[in-house]
Amino acid sequence: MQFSFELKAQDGAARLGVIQTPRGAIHTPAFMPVGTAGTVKAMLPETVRATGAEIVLGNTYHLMLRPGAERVAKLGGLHHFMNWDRPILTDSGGFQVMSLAGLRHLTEEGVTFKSHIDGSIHELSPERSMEIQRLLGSDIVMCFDECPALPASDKAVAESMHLSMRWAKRSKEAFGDRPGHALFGIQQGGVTQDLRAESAELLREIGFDGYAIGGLAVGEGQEAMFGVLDYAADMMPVDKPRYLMGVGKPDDIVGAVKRGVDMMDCVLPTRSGRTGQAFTRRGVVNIKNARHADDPRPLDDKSTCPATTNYSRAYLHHVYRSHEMIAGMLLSWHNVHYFQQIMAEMRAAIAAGTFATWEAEFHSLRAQGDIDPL
RNA sequence: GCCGCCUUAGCUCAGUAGGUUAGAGCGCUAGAUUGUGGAUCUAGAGGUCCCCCGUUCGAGCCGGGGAGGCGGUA
Repeated sequence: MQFSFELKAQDGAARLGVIQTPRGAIHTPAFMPVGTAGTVKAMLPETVRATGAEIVLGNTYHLMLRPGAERVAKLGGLHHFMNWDRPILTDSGGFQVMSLAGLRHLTEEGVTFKSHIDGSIHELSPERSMEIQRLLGSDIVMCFDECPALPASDKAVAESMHLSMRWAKRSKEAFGDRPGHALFGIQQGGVTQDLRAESAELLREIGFDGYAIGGLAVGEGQEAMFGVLDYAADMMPVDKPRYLMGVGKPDDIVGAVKRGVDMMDCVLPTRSGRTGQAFTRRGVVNIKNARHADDPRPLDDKSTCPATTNYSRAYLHHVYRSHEMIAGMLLSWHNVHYFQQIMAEMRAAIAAGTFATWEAEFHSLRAQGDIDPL
């Protein structure tokens, strides 16, 4: 089976679609839990699946350092290794060029990293990134790009974008022809419309199976990000999936879908879960707060997630404060479930042509805030 | 009974030569977290320096007395 994308319906700019891969379908708009190091942290693969997730992320940078791409390949590939037989999208390592700045040496050829684990020197280039993602067995491969930290000067953003576009071309050549596997290009250009347009045009010339919007949610703020999405999504081919990388909070996700984004990923549901923050339809709940200590109510009485319905706020508060591992497990589960629930609701709303109504209710519920303390 | 050591934030403890508003770690109260370092960062609250008397311009610190704790001993 080939990789394909079919647009099923549209409501305003919001799109309903389905991606077909040999490892299963991905219904869009889709939220992809992040499993950087071969695990969606603190969650079992079957639990991730049960929340409704159809695809997870892996990370080139982290897996190349430990346990090593060649080792994963020898052990049967990432799907088998981590017991997730559905699609996997792997990030190229490009983001770590930014997020681990200080550990890098950047040239036209690629990036030299110093491992944060043991200080050993590693090199990443478009060619090596493609090789690693092939060794991992990734279904959706991301181009090796550079993601500049914002704010940055127009000149710096432009130079970085042009480097990423040259790397995109090399990524495409190195990726080759791999039936059933997809390669996504990554648009850069910061918050500058002309640069975004130029980047999109260069990517279209190369030709990809999907188009990502990179370099957002890196400190520019939601207003600026939505401002970019207002034009950036339309710069991409209509008949290919659009992937907004690294986003976001629930309201970021809803705003992105509204503007025509098909796929997103974010560490927030799991990271926040591990650090005591729960996302609910009435906003954020910080389970660390003392007010939950005697509260026998669930995080959200409308949820169908076992992690939410079977445990009280008081229990979650207790296990978090006691540093018990189950705290991160339950809160991550709750959060991933909530994110997937939003996605399912949005897909249904787009299909029904009621996205605007759904969105109004989404914001209205959040505006109420969390339930009052007992 | 006698001898020694100890008593400073909720806990464990620093506190230099007697000198401005007595500090740290943890804990506590909150906040941040967006292509994940199970990471990290930020802010805040919290004090009868065991008590009393004295010396001194000035005492957590020096002197005397007392209380409490720990250990040793008859």
